[in-house]
Amino acid sequence: MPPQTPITVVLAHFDDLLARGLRELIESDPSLAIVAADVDHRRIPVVLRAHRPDVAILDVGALAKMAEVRELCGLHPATRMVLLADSPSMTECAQLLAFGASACLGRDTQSRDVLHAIHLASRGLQVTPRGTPDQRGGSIAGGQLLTRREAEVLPLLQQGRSNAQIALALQVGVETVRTHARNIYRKLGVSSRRELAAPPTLDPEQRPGWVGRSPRQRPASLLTRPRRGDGSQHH
Amino acid sequence: MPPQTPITVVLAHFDDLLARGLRELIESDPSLAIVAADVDHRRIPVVLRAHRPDVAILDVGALAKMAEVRELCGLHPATRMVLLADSPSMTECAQLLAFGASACLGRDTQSRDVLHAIHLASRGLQVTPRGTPDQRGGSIAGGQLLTRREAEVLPLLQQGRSNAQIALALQVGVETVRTHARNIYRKLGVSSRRELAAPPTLDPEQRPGWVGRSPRQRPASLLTRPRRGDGSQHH
DNA sequence: AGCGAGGGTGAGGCGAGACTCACCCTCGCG
DNA sequence: CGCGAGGGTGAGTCTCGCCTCACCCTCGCT
Repeated sequence: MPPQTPITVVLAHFDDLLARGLRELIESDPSLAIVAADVDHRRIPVVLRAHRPDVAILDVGALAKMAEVRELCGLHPATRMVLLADSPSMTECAQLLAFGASACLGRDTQSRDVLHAIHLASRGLQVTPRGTPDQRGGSIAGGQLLTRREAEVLPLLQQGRSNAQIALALQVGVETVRTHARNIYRKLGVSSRRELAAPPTLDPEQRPGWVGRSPRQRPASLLTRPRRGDGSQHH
Repeated sequence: MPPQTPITVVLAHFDDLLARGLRELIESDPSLAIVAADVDHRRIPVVLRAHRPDVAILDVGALAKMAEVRELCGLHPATRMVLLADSPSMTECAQLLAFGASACLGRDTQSRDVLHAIHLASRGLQVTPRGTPDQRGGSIAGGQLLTRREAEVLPLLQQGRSNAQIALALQVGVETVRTHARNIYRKLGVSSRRELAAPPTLDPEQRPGWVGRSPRQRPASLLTRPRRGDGSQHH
């Protein structure tokens, strides 16, 4: 038994060469212990349930829809999710973190930075890559990616703004906002602004506080609805 | 000294995680010997000249223009070039092989297949990935990629067909063919149909046969010009 | 019953890129 | 000199995606 209990890691399936590098990298750190490797994406839920690892390293490209991250994080609040994407954009990373992920790294990340990210993630900190100019919404899973306008609407939806508020802010009609919102929901695999932010956390005996109680009691920052007069100061 | 002289390999610079996997993979094969690794793309010519390796593994994404492969193959006919691309299309692979490369593999290639490809390449054989539907000409270096129509024109240019012949074959005007040809030349970094096929091979004391002799003696399949009445049967 | 959110469909404008062709030039070759 | 190849520019047409808006419906809440 090692001096300190090592950080347990589950490694999803990656391209063979990349997986080789990842495995060898993680094995080179004695404080990390791989409990499962090359896990097929469909078996991820099973493996997480069986091993309850501290950290899971997942492939964004294998996700059918982005919201899968949200489900996984909700079902396994004790496991920190480290996501590897091809060349993630800022909105993509931001959304994945909003869905509950702990880190979102590109495939071009230096290997030592990957190790650091795993350690930070295991302690609950979040890691994002250095700012990508965000050329096109996101190179995201499922082939779908957000357009420029949708990337503008997304954060406003996350903040719980009403369609009318967003329409005002962007100087377009409410119908246009509703169209953008529909497309965003479809592309990300959710069906409401609420699902854009916090994971549901179906396990009541995890995570502190408000969870599982009356839903109208949540911290205002994650809000279900602004309840009149919130961020903007229209008195 | 090993029982058989090992195959010497030069490894270009790759993303850290991928490079780790590649290096570890090649080192696991006792018949392969890495003589240089993580070589910056600009230093490739120098390193090839210094070590004259049997095989060089290069990153297609690092190429400024596709025709660089042609120059390298011409300057180093004794070194077999194995190219790693992100997800190469068929026309892309075909063109790289036409430029003199020995193998064109995707980043998702199984590691054992990479080893096999290195061995085959070292003995002069060519390797291409299994057929990709070729959705959009090529995910090629330099950001430029061929359009569907250009991908149709390219093989005809390689065969040395005249603009008029190509126009006839594609049922368009000669001016259109000339436009496509211009764009192809620009995108691939060459300036004539001749440069689309065989590398120049500036080293006269390499490669079997016709090399360095009177250029009109080459095997007709690689031809410099069709010399009237070649592939097509216009009597 | 009214209101906001969400889902489906479609229509018009607009810009980007692909495709086509045209006209201009130079160069090398027979 | 004519001819083909190559290089530059521009101009039409077409398609496609994005953006915008509109109208239809259901559902849940007050």
